[in-house]
Parts: sequence; structure tokens; C-alpha cells
Amino acid sequence: MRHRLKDVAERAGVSVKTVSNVVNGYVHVRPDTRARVEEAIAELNYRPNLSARNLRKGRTGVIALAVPELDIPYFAELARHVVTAAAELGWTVLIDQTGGGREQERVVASGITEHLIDGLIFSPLALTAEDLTGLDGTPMVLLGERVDHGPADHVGIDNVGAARELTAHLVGLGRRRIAAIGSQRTPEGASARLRLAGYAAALADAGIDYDEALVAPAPAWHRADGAAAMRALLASGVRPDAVFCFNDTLALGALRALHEAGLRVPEDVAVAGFDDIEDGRFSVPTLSTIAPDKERIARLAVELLAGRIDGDRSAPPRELSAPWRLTPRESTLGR
Amino acid sequence: MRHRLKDVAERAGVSVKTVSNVVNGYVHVRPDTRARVEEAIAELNYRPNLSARNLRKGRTGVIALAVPELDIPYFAELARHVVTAAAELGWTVLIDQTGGGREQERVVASGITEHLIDGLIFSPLALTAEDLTGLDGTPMVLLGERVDHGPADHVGIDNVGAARELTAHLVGLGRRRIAAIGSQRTPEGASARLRLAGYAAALADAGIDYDEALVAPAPAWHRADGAAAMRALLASGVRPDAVFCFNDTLALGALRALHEAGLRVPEDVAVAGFDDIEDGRFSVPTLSTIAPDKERIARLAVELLAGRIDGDRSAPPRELSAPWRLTPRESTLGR
DNA sequence: CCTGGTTTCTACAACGTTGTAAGCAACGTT
DNA sequence: AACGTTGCTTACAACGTTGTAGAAACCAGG
Repeated sequence: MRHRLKDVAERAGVSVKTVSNVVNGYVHVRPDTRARVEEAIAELNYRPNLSARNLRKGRTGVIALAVPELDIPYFAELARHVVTAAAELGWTVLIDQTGGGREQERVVASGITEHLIDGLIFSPLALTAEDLTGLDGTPMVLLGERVDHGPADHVGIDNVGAARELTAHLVGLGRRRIAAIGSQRTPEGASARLRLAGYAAALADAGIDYDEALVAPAPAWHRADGAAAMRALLASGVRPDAVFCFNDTLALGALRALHEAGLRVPEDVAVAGFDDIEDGRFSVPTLSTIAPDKERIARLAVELLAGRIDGDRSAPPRELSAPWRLTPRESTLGR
Repeated sequence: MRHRLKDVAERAGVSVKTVSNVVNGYVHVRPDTRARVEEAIAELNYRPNLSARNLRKGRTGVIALAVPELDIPYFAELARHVVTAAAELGWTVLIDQTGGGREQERVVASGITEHLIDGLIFSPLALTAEDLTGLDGTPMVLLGERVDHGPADHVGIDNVGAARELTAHLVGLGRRRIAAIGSQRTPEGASARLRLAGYAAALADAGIDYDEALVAPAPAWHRADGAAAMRALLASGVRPDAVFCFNDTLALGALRALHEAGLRVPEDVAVAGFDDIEDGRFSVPTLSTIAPDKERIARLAVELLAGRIDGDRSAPPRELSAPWRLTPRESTLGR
């Protein structure tokens, strides 16, 4: 049922290569020959075998995007932008879900790369720069804060600066007892450390003492973790007048917990997040946040990867930064 | 930098085929030979070329999942389950984003299938059964309500039954003026029609007249559409005491609009959705909904596809149904 | 030491495609 | 009439892998 170049060639009465030439748009084919071949292609509903083409060309036209979890809104939104940006360059994107575990990430980084894909855009949680060095072959672009100045190109945003500006926004609203939710001591917590540093810097700028009791850890950054951390803060007796959550899902969980505790947002406690996921634009109240330019991140990553694939693979790794914007909404400003 | 079987063979002093046998776990290889080969593999960091293997075997080990948009939470959650279920059977999943347009969906259905993948799990919005018939080749499993009893295997849930039970739940709480948000007259609106039918049936069961004025259309099913539809309903002067939104994102938008209008949920208006996305478990208030068994849907789809790929491709299409559960939460029950 | 069977290994061809090099017309120029 | 040029087409080999068939080495039993 599946036809090959050979079948088309026989039907059109030409050589296999001529059919190949027609398929690939080679110019020097007589119009009537081309017509005959195209007719035969249509009649047989011929489709090229990409495995064979890839084998011959050494390219697959597929790049992979590896993220920890697809149903984390930030990654889903990022995935959408990457797929779109890649499509514009004629690439198909294979999306891979690592689960965020070190072993799984290592498998993706070294394994998936087995000639199925031309390159990899990778957002690691657990993997370190050392895990990545010495991986020959497939060009790779890293996203996120886990690995920068590692062995591969990297696209990120200035987490410290963004967190600092967001915290300063809370200070500017007159808040003084500003809690932070999402700190992590594990090696995976690179983003957490940077955002915490920005938070601390903004407090120092304002002459507010850093209070360890106001900083709540969160093992992961899901809604449930945010809610749990907020409840723990409230239970511990500290009475914050603002909370900086290190991402939006944490913040949505915190909103939930504050609601259950009967506290008003932002009157009693202002809440801010990070990532600008779609949910935050419709939550009650809407969520103040840092909006990284996800489209730009995706585009930069795809373009960097394209450069590696087509160009110089041994050039030193590049570090690119995408812009972000402070986006205050109801959860700090009120209605 | 990239090595082939031949390189390993030369290094180990054996034939290419022997290396292939070691790689594929063939039993009849002398232990010392196997050791030499494995050593050579490790030294050269050999990875098989999947394009070549696929070409030879006629299988790629990759299946595709095509969904309209990845950042719609329902599809993201579904994607996660599909990836997980497929991984258990040793498959990699290529995720494709169609955008929901008819032309793009047609391209995916006929085009992606070009020998790169062994099968396709497809959740179409715009495509009809006719678009799909006559597509030779790649095994396909359809999800969703758009195409059932079409030319391919299908996994869905009983939308009418679920919508009916959910509406009955609202009736059971004493609500009488129950609005519906999300109706669609376009051919894409298959889910909308079924859910509307269930809604109408439940009203009839309860002896409540169906009131056209209480049914609000929504061009798409995003949060913004839900908010807009809710505002339109309120502006039109109808005063519903409950709203059945045809999916959770619509419901989250409706919650937002009700909040802005100063109405309490569920005291003034009870709200229910459909899909049980993660957001609904943390919204304020938490969202009553129909929870389809997404894991089951994913597993059934993957297993059906596996059956088609390995087995009889000409067997008549199968129709499978996954279970669902009414999941009442605060948006109808209160706290 | 031979026989017959098993184990271990190998040479070859094939999967479907495209790059290379070369062949063959047809053409206009000398 | 011989020549190079251009346009069009083709045969062949190669990409890296695995199935097939069979050769070589080994072993046990007579």
C-alpha cells in the first residue's frame, strides 16, 4: 500500500532519480516529464520515507524540547511558543517530558539524541553542568536557571533583577513584612536561590531586615506547595503583609490558603508571583507577577539551536538573556 | 565524532553483524566476545542511528499526539498521561500542535504520517470523518467528540450522560434558573452539542422549561470567552442561580466575571465546569466539575493504537468509552 | 578419529533515499 | 562538419542498520 520512488518511476517511465528530482524541486526537468511524474505521484499517493531521507542526508528536521512536566502551565506555554518558532524554520518539535528527575534527564540529554533529532532544547531541573559536559554530538540549548555558563548555549532571564524589582514594588506599596514562598536548598533550586537573592537585595535597598522566619520553603512549585507553605507561614504566627511567591502556581496556591484563612488580598496580604501564566490573569484576584517574554525565549532558543546545527559547533557557548516586565495586577494593587 | 557499527567492529576485531547482535541482545555471543564489543562500544560512546534502524525495520518507535493547543490545561494534562502510557510500551511521543484549524489538522492527519511515526493519536477540532476517510497507512486513534463512528478507533466519554448528571446536581441543590455557557453552532462544536443535550435532558427530567435566553455561546473555550459570556448573560438581565460551563476554563472565566459583578459563588450563583483541570482544585472557590478519567483515556488510546500497529489494521473501528465522575466542590456546595 | 549437532560468527543483500559523475540530445557557433 | 555548451536524464554508490543463509569452530557420542 505504501509506494516508493521506484513505483512512481516505473509508472511515469523515468528513472528513480528523476522522480527524486521532481520531489525535491530540482529545476532541470522538462515540463512534460515533470507533469508525468507528478501525475504518477498523485495516483499512487506517494509520500517520501523520511527515515531513508534522514539516513541519506544526515538530518532529520526534528528537534526535541525536553521539559520537566507538560502540565505545569509555564512549560506548556513555553512549549507552544517553541513549537511555533520552530515551525517557522521548518522544524518539527518532539516534546519530551523528563519528570525532572536526574536520571531521566540524563537519559534525555545523552539518549534521545540518538540520531533521531538534529538538536535539543532542554530545560533541566536536576541536571548539573558536569552531567552535561562531554556529551558529544547533538547541539543543545539550555533554558532556565539550573545550568548557566555550562557547556552549551543558554537562554534565561535576569532572575535576580526581576525578583528585586517585584519586591521593590511591594515595598513601594508600603508593605514591610514581606514573606517569600518557594525557597529551596536542594541543588535543583537554582531559580529559587536567584529569586531569593533578588528579594533579599530589595529588602536591603529599602533598609528592611531580612527575617528568616518569613521565608518559607516549597519542595516543588505546584499549587499545593504554595497553599501548604502559606498555611505554614500563617500557623507559625508571623503576620506578613505581603508574600512574594517564586512562581505563579505557588502564588495561586497561596491565594487559596489566604482565602481559606479569611484574609483579604491585597488589603491584608498582597501577593505576587513570577512567570505570568494565563491562570493569573483570571484568578480572583488577578495576580501581580513578573512576565518573562516567553515568545522571545522560545525564539532565541530556536535560533541559537539553528545556528549550532547549521554552523559552528565548537564556538564557545553563548549566554542570552530575554526581557521581562513587572506586571502589577489586583493581588497587589487592589481593584 | 559519531561512530558507526563498523567503527566498533574494527576496534573489537569482529564483524559488524556481531556488534549488531550484541547491541540487540542476541544470545549466542561468546562472553569474552561480548565483553570486547561492549568495551569498544563504551570507548567510542557508540549510539545506534535510529534512522537507519527504522529504515531497515520499517518501524520508528515513535507515535504522534496531535492536539489543538498545548497550553489549554486539559490537553496538557492529557498529553502528560499519553506520554507516560506510551513510555511504558517503549514508545516515544511526538507532540504536535495543530492550532485547531481545519487545514492544519488535515496536514497533520495526512502529512505527519510520512514514515516518521508508527501511529497517531489525534484530537481534532475542525476535521470531519470525511476528511479522514481514505487516508491510507498510518494507524490512528481519535479522541474527543468531534469524530466518532468515523473511519478510525475512537476513545471518548459519555458527554450527554455526564452533562446530564452535572445539571441534575445543580437541580438537586434547588437551583431552577440554570444557565449554560459554551454553546457552539459551528461544526467544530461537537462537544458543545452533546453537553447541551445533556443539560436539556436534565432540565426536562426535572420539569424545568428550557430557556434559550439562559444559553450563552462561546466562540472558543478559553477563560476569556467564559468571562465574556458570563458578563453578557448578566448584562442581558437574566438572573441565573446557577451556570453550567461546558469546560473548566470557561468556568474559571465565569467565576472571574461573577466576582467582578459582586455576586457570590455559590450563594448567588452556583458554577460548574467540565474536565477537572488542576486549576479548578485551587481556584477561589474550588470548582465543581465532571472529572473524566484522563489516565484511562490516554491508556486506552495508546493500547488501541498498539493493537493497530502490531495487529489487524483492517478490523472495523472500535469505539471505547472512558469513565468519569461527578466531582462537586465549593462552587456549588459552598464551604 | 569421525559424525552430527550446536554454538558462534560472518558475508552479503536489502531497506528508500539522494549526491556524484557521467551520458545523451539538441542547440548555436565557428 | 566539427565543436563546445546547455539542458535533461540516468546508473551507481552510499548513508547505517539488520535478516538470511551459511561457514567455521566447537562439542559430545560412537
